[in-house]
Amino acid sequence: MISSIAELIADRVGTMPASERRAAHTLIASYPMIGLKTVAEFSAAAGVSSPTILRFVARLGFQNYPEFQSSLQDELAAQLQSPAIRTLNPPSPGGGTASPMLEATLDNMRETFRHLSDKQLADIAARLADRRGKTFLIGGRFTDPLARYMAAHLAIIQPEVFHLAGQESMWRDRLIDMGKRDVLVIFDIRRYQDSLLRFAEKAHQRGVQIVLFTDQWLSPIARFARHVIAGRTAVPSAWDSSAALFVVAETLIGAVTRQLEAEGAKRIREMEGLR
Amino acid sequence: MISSIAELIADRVGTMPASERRAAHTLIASYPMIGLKTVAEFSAAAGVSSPTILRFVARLGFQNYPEFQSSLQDELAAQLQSPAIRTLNPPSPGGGTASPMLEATLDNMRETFRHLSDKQLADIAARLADRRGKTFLIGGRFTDPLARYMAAHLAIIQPEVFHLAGQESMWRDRLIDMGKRDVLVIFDIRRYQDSLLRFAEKAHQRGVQIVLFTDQWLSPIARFARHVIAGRTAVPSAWDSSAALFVVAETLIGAVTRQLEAEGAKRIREMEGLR
DNA sequence: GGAGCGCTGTATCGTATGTTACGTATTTTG
DNA sequence: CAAAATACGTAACATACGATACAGCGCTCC
Repeated sequence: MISSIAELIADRVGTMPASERRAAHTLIASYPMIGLKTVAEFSAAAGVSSPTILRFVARLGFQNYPEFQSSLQDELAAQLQSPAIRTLNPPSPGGGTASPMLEATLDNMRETFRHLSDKQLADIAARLADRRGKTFLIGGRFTDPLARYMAAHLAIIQPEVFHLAGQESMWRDRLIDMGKRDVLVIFDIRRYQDSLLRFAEKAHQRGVQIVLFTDQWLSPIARFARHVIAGRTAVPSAWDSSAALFVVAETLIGAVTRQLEAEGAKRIREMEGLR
Repeated sequence: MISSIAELIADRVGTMPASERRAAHTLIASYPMIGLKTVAEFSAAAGVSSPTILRFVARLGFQNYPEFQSSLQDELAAQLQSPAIRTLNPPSPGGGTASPMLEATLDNMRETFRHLSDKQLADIAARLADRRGKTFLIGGRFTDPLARYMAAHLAIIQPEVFHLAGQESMWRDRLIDMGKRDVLVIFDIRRYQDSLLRFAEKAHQRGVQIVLFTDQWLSPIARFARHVIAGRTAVPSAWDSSAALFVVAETLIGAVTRQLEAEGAKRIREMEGLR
């Protein structure tokens, strides 16, 4: 079974004429980067002419050069999706329960944070900590608990934090209270919910700043969002995993708390007193 | 110090107009693959026009699109060369907000699962999948969202799943419906809530099987529980982290789903039909 | 409420890129 | 050793791609 272009080449390099073999070796040597560049660069690197490169990819079974490049890209993408963390983190030599589910979840988190800069998190935290506006949170069918979780914490360290619950008509009416100083945190992963999209659009029209937690395929709400957090959700299960988004949420909660240290601590003490 | 294009984007995304920000988000979401494709494909994926993409890369400081692509390729190449240096997000020497938090969370998960045997998980999953009894879920102040999350999933693959919400008196009255065939899933971490303890005790007296999600110091409910899942919760933050428990919950959801495969799938199909 | 500015998409343009035709060189085979 | 077939590069070609000019629109700021 041949699954990668590299294998394909190894399989057929024997039947190739000299120049094409040079092309093959050049490609393998810095696989697959050279293949992503132009025919001219590829040919120069291999020390052959451009037509030779084209004949080379034709022999591999591709109709044209762009098709060949697309294949390489797809391969790369697949490789990047499921990072070779397993090779890095050996499968816990010891008692390694290492359920595939856990491994996938840990990978998802690493991947999610890899695409997430400190700067971005800091920006969002600053926005959430901004006391001039209100904060609203809402989520979809499975993600609403995440919104609740975040709301439960934020509401303690600052006033004017509202989780939008209940029927659609309920929170739709809350739009009236939202303005451009306010922030709306939305959780929306596949299958994206129309009701949330409609709500986001209306909020966006009112100038509300939207912070979107979504999956790597991006909810359509992304187009209205000021900040987008794309978490990895794929796990070996019938369901998608929201764990990565959960951790991002916790991270943000922590960051906001730190920013509001002074006021927040005072608030918390007051609250304790009220018990 | 900015060393990757992803960071560069994160740094400047705040100063970008809406459409360019969409481009940025689209690129980050499937970083960096889209950037290696043509301007037309990129623009289509982002839902903006080609000039916007070009303005976007120009704003990042590139003279033209090919130069931008070359940079992405170089980055990719470096990354592929030494997979160990996959730390695209350097440990942010200064105000490292994300990393310590993430590291601690990942550690927590590993530790949590290390103390959790497959057998134990399987037992709990079997109990939850047992169709002869009802399933009730409840949580504390911060953990109730976890109960909701779990309930949202379980309720889809089997009937008789109830999340206990609202005021204490509300769910206390539900005790009347609970018997020895039923399961009560409780989430309770520090600071443990008296109301939950009282509720757990009464349920226990009625012969209800209790599955407890708690922290490593064990909620007092543990003495009434049939199964105890002790998750690590410590993170460098003002709050405890429920992420490890969340992942255990997801794992259990997956396990139960697998056990109910046949019936569950049928139920899900029926539900889809009802939409 | 009006003027100005900035953002965004449409349409057009020039060119770099992949492609092909053809002639020369090299190898293979009878 | 001759003749044919294959391999390879040069050069011309067409197209798809990135780049640019411009106009419409919405927004902000007087």
